[in-house]
Amino acid sequence: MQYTVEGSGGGGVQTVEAAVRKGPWTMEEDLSLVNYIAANGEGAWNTLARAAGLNRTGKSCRLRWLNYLRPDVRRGNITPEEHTLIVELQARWGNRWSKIARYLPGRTDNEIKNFWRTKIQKKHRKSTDGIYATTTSESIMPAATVHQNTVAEDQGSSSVSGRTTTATVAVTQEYAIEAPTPSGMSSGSYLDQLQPGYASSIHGGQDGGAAAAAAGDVVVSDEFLAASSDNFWALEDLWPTVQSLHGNC
DNA sequence: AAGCTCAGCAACCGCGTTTAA
DNA sequence: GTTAAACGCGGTTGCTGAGCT
Repeated sequence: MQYTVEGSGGGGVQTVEAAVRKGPWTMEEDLSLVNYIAANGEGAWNTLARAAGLNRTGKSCRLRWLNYLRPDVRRGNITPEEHTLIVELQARWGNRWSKIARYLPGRTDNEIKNFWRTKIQKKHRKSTDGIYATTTSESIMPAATVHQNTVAEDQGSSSVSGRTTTATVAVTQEYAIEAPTPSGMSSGSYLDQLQPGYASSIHGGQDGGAAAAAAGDVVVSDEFLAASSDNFWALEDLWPTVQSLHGNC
């Protein structure tokens, strides 16, 4: 029996001997992935997927790892400080979620993107009902209100593909006014102090995690595991197993 | 209590970029 | 220099649970 599956990257279709799984991940799959990465490290996702015995695409494995399984992923509500930061960085860079995520260690681009769409953008949409009929951030505001510094900030970044939605800038500038700001600090000065890995200053001193996130390392602390207890199956269900197997972390 | 609506989020898809052969 | 594969990113979809009628 043969199935057609999506080829990664450049597209195309190939025939393989078994169907590639899609949809929600099972705990067994998670464990296999975490276990494999703990032993061999991440990267080469297609190879990894096969080697780990996962019937998933490399793409899917990478996404699962980055957005959910990585031990330094923070879960739980977005704090007011993070809210402020997201609003300001979105105003500065547009929908460059991965870039924004680098300034919020532990938060993923997907999480920030979802937060933006469900909380901030929707709020704005409500306030502009009857003015703009469209629903996407790209088309809400007239392009004439775009701030020049958005372009300037993007120069020198690795991939300015033209997808950046400059039209969203004006929306978020408006929201920056509403967003909560850490006490005793104007939003401008607050932003100016930030750099990737800064989060230890606003996340209760999880220096190790923030530094590790900035460095790309994986650190699992008891505190982190405790904070992760709101997962479908908690990460602490997975990591102790992995740690006992590999004696690391 | 049942049905409906909506919000939140995990995961998929398509496309651009990078890398290796 | 070319091409294909792999990677990374942003947009979108669809499922699930909570709240409402």
